[in-house]
Amino acid sequence: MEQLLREALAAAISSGALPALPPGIGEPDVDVARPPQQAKADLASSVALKLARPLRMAPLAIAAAVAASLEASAGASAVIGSIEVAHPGFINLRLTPGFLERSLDAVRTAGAAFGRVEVPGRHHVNVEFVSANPTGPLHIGNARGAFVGDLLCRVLEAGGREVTREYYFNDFGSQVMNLGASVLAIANGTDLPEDGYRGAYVHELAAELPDELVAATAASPDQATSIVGQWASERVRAGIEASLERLGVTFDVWFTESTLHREGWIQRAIERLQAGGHLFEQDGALWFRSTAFGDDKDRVIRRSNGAYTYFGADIGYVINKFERGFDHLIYLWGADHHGTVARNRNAAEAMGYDRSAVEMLLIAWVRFVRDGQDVSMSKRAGEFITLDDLLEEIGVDAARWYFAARATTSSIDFDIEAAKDPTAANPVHYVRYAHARISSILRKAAEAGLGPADSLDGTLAGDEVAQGLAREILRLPDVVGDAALAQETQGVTAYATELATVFHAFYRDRRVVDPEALETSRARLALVDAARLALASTLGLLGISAPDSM
RNA sequence: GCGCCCGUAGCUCAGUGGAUAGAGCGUUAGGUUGCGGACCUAAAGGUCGUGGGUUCGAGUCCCGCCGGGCGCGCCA
Repeated sequence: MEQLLREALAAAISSGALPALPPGIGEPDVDVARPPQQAKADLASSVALKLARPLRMAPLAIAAAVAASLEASAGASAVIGSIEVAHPGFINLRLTPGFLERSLDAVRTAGAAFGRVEVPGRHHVNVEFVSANPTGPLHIGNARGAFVGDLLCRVLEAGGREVTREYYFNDFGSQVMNLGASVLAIANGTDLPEDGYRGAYVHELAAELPDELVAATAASPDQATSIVGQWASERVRAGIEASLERLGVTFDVWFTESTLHREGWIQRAIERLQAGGHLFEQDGALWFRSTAFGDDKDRVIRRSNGAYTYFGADIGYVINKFERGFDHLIYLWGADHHGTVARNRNAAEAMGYDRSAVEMLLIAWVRFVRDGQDVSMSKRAGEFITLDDLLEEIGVDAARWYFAARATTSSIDFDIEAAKDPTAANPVHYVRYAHARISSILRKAAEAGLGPADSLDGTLAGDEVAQGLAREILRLPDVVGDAALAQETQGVTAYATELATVFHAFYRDRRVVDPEALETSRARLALVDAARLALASTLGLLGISAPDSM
């Protein structure tokens, strides 16, 4: 469609209806957007408004010239039904019923592939998220990052990207030692360390310590904390993986910090930075000159005691990821980590990478509330409520929807009572219900020996209601493309609600299965089947179930 | 003090510089002898925190201020 407009614009210029573009303007931004409802059009463009200044012409005159040229275009006639110029210079287009019919036939041929598109951008994407250290079960503070990360991956994949889901964790640091010491203390009945872990899961771990492990710690007492820590953290990690799977979130790679040390990635990063003259030593520590790239402070990579900082490991990880063939690194971090964004991107740039290929998305805070009261902490256990508890109460579909519908940069109140509402007053179930309703209709028709028509050819003309549903179905690829580019899913949930609404209205106004009109019934079954495909594709994009009955 | 994020309907939130700022919930008033009423229609509800600026056009971009959150380690 943009192509058609661009050609019409070029034709208008070459025919002399419009003056040539002044040099230095470059390709005009030929946008095709969705017009507001009152415009009663399928597509709208504001090219004329944007060209008003460079062409030094009234927007309405430009729009008229482009519209005339579009009207005369042979390629447009089968697609564009009517063209209208609206104040102050919009070009509104309406698609022909024939184009809608052909497009819907293509949708039904594509089946489950409908809604997958190819958007421009970096192709091999690594998305690192959750990355909570395995020292305790995931709690509701991890919920948003887990869902948003997975949603982002799904949207990128639907946009044609190849995505690797990666979980990074610390497997040998002080936190793991602390976990080992805590488990040991409970097992031995001694006092917990000062800042030891004291949740119920620590007691469970202590009770489950295998005999071989107890024997091993007895054989080498100075290694006891480490041995138990390793064992316990692996147990906890496996529990985290199981929790995530219950959310429908699976990872392709579980990456340990120790790998970065063992395989020399941090050393490699240091050499790279050293060669570029980006490092200096001071007070016995090794520093990265982050201020050279606009940071407000320089940053320590290796402490004076010889140990690498977290930042040191981070930059080794950057090299590792790029060496594995990714050309786009996305990190989902809690908003509290925003202070570390600049140094990481600076280091990536200093190592010779394009800083725009290293992207940190900050996930804003969630306040879980019930009747206006904060419920993040469990009163009973005195610790954060676990992710498992939350999911048990509200369900995966509702939780996914809740996070998908909100911008990640906005801190939100998660109303548990609203989210767990199982009725159609809850948008997620309203949409799921639409899918179930269509499935029911198709089922009923099949029982009566009635199947959808092979083609919708010639069935939409004159039926504004059916055309309205068709237009809504056909918006999906644009919605997916926008989502993939924006790396956000709010548009997808909004679309899902609108599609369901349009379908319900269609259902009210048009009887699908009518024994008195078999041909019409078959055509409507085909239309409704396309709607079902669009709903299933949309819900699948969100990781939400599309049931055949509820 | 400096930096980042946020402030939009009673509530929870959308809103790639474009047309009369939207959705869900809640409130109010209606609708069905039919394929799933878990549905549909309509109404009320807004100084887009605030004051300037840029622009043909600003909820959106820039600056100041107010309010809220988070950061500012040789911690992780």
